[in-house]
Amino acid sequence: MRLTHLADYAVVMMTAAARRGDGERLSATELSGETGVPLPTAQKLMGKLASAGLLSSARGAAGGFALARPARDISLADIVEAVEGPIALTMCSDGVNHDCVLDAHCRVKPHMGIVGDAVRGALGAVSLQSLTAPVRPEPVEGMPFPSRQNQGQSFDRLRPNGVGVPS
Amino acid sequence: MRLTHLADYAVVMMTAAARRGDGERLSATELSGETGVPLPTAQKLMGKLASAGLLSSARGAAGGFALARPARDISLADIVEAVEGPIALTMCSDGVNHDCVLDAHCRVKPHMGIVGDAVRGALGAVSLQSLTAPVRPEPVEGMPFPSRQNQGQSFDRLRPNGVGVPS
DNA sequence: CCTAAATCGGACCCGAACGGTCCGAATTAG
DNA sequence: CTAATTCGGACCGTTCGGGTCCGATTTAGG
Repeated sequence: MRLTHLADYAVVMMTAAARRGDGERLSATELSGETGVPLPTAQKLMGKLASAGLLSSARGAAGGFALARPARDISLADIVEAVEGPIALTMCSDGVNHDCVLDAHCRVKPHMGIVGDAVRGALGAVSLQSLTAPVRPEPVEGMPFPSRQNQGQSFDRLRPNGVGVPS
Repeated sequence: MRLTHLADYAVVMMTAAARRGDGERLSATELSGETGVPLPTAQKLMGKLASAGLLSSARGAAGGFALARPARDISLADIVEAVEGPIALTMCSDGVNHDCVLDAHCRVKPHMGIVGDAVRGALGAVSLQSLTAPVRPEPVEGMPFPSRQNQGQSFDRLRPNGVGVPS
């Protein structure tokens, strides 16, 4: 339940790009030097992001990349799905790859679709705009950084309704 | 952004166990035959779940496993964390493994903690009790199975506040 | 009390996908 | 027209997940 390194790098790079001007065009080399992501990996990632429609690429001597949309209209879910495919908890519910061993008597599949939508909503609710903010003064609402390193405790009723992601 | 096969298997097996009686004790072999999970994998998973405190193990001839708590007090987050470690989107924010390459000038790290809490809340809001329900008559509320196979579209403002997971 | 069956628990091995690197093709400034 | 700088795709190594096996432990039955 954690996103891959590539997705993490993509988020960092997109954030760095969003911190620049809106239509400003900047190269993969520049972003690599600024974020610390290895250059070839950065190129690969920006290629994927461009083919996904999040970045507009321009080739040539003074080419480079730029955000295809305003930072407010790009969400974390967009970036994650662009890099590591559709967000579906189980491969039973992603449209392809119907080679699940359980298959026949699996009474959980329909519920997984709902949970996947919930996670996607949680990631879709946070935009690049909110990520560019340098630091958040008040955490969220009396819940600074809860529940780390408890390996198997209960999280039930942690948040009865909704998750409370900042807009 | 998808959980591993082991976590998926664990959810299926826990659901199958919850569909039985509360204190009923049942062996790994039985659960394997019922769910379709390979037996050795089932043993391994149940061992992990037992050491995490979700199952109570009893060795011996008539031994087996049983739910350590009522199905209502076990959430998806519990199972996932028991199998594949703490739920943290980036390894920057899981307490250990501080070997991130970006490290120094990473302005995204604090936000990731919040997003991780959001995902954890989404998974913690759904309990085993709700997964044992055979089928849900009405999907959620006018949102049956939205947004599949759109590779890079916008998910912004998908759900303005909260995610709407059934209790 | 002893035997035997069935179980849990840990150690080993294989495979696939992620992650990283490289080089070629295309395009535009000079 | 030349050349510099860039994007785009193809290749390979490595780590982690996934599967299998065998030994240690415990309890029911004789």
